Amino acid sequence: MVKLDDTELDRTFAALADPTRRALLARLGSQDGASVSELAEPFPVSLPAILKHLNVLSDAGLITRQKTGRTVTCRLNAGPMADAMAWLDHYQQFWSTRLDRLTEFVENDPS
Amino acid sequence: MVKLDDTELDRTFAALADPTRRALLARLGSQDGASVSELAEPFPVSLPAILKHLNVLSDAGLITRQKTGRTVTCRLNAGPMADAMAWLDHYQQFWSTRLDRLTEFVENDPS
DNA sequence: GTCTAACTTAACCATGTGGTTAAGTGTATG
DNA sequence: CATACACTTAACCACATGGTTAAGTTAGAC
Repeated sequence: MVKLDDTELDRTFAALADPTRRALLARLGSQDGASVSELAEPFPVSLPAILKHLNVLSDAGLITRQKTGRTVTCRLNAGPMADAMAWLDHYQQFWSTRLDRLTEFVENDPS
Repeated sequence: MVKLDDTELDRTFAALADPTRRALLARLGSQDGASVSELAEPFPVSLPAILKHLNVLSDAGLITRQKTGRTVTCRLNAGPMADAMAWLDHYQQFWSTRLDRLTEFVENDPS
């Protein structure tokens, strides 16, 4: 939410541009912490392929990896998404006034 | 805002992953309609390079192009951004400090 | 008709991406 | 200690991306 370095936005959007990576993030959103092999299991691709995706997500700062013993636990780090969302937010005026009440709620929230 | 076709999200996020393209969108956000050469002028790259970027933006549905005479007017079409934002919205709980009241709002929402 | 401006397409190049298989590095476990 | 497990790295491949220069359309201007 802090440094709006452009290359960071680049990496964030690029990381989100792949369905496998979005699925990985979704998994980490619904389950707090998962091992690499656990994450890879549902996908029909090799483990190294998933590793590469995880590296992209790490480089974008969207996940963190913590090694304990021989297993590595991945966790969601949604911070960069907030920056992406903030960027998109500037264009909300262009997709017609009514947005879902959820966003409205957040933005009108006085705290 | 309707069809959450994954390949569409792919293209949207991919299109947003380039600073030149985000700058083009920013320009079209502050100025309603601009010709191709007008858009290309501020950038230190060749016109065909900008053309390619505009094609990516068109393919992602983020701009429309309308030919009048020999000039082509580009206009912002923010619709796909709304989809991207909706996707990101699911993760707001992971960075929002207002997590509790937000989830509360969603869960108690009678609709 | 000719010229020129506005845009597009073509051909090429370097680099990045998403996948593979095979080999390497640690860390439990028997 | 040997072996297997969890993850990583290496080497390779096909294809996409972002850039270039050069050539091709098409529509006004002279």
